[in-house]
Amino acid sequence: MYDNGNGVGVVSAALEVVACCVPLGVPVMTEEEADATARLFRTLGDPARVRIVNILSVAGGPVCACDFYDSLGLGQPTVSYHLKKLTEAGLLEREQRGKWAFFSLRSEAVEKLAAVADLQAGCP
Amino acid sequence: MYDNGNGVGVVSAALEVVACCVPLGVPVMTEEEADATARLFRTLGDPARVRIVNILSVAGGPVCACDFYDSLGLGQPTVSYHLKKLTEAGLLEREQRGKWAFFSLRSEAVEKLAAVADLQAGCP
DNA sequence: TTGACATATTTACGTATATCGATATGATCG
DNA sequence: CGATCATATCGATATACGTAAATATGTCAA
Repeated sequence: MYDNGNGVGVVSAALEVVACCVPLGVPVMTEEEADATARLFRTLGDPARVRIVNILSVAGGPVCACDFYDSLGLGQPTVSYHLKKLTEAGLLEREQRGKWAFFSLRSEAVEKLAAVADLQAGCP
Repeated sequence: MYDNGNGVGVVSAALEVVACCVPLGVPVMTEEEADATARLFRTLGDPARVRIVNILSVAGGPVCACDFYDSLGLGQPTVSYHLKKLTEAGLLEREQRGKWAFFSLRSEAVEKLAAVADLQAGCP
């Protein structure tokens, strides 16, 4: 595996969480899938992270980490902590621009999240 | 407010969580909405509760509390605890049948969950 | 390379949560 | 009513989590 510059670590983390979880209505769910699915939901189970995702969604593109301090009313280390959680879960993508870090929603993760939460998917 | 026999307590709890949360992509999100939305996700942020929802989804109807002990590999008090969490969040409906308690997914909650997790809702 | 600035990590701490054993509540049947 | 069975609650405990202060890492400009 080579480094394509888009962050190998981030991609492998995504494989561990977002990629491993399954729709809630899946016919048969393994223990590992239940764990991964729960981890995805737990990642979104904090008001600060919900707001981060909302802000990124509304922005429609990359947002600087520094822009979250005021909007969230949280300190820099705390925001960094939440951004890392979201990124590790595979929901966010990190991009270095000069000395600033920009974050954006990963479209694959967005699609997966909707699929995971859709309980009526396979219903008649 | 009168008791229609479907459990007033459950309905008011639903109003407090499922009903109060908003889609992640909503243009403007209040602090209370972020809290409620995070609480909904946190409710699904446990493997046992994910499996309960999955089992109920596959079953397609009410399931007895006692049927979860073996499938989850958890003790009766713990299962009762998780069922209460899900019910309080407005995701489940409790129904007394003789001395047994049956639980089922609330269709409104199922729809709301899908809407909340759908980030592409208002996108072009 | 050094200084300045942005972000990440470490450390510490209080709170929330999941689990279990023991017990209480509630429902049915004799 | 009293016995029995199912579920809920309580008490205790161990772990996970969110937050901030202090510090480290990393990036650019001069």
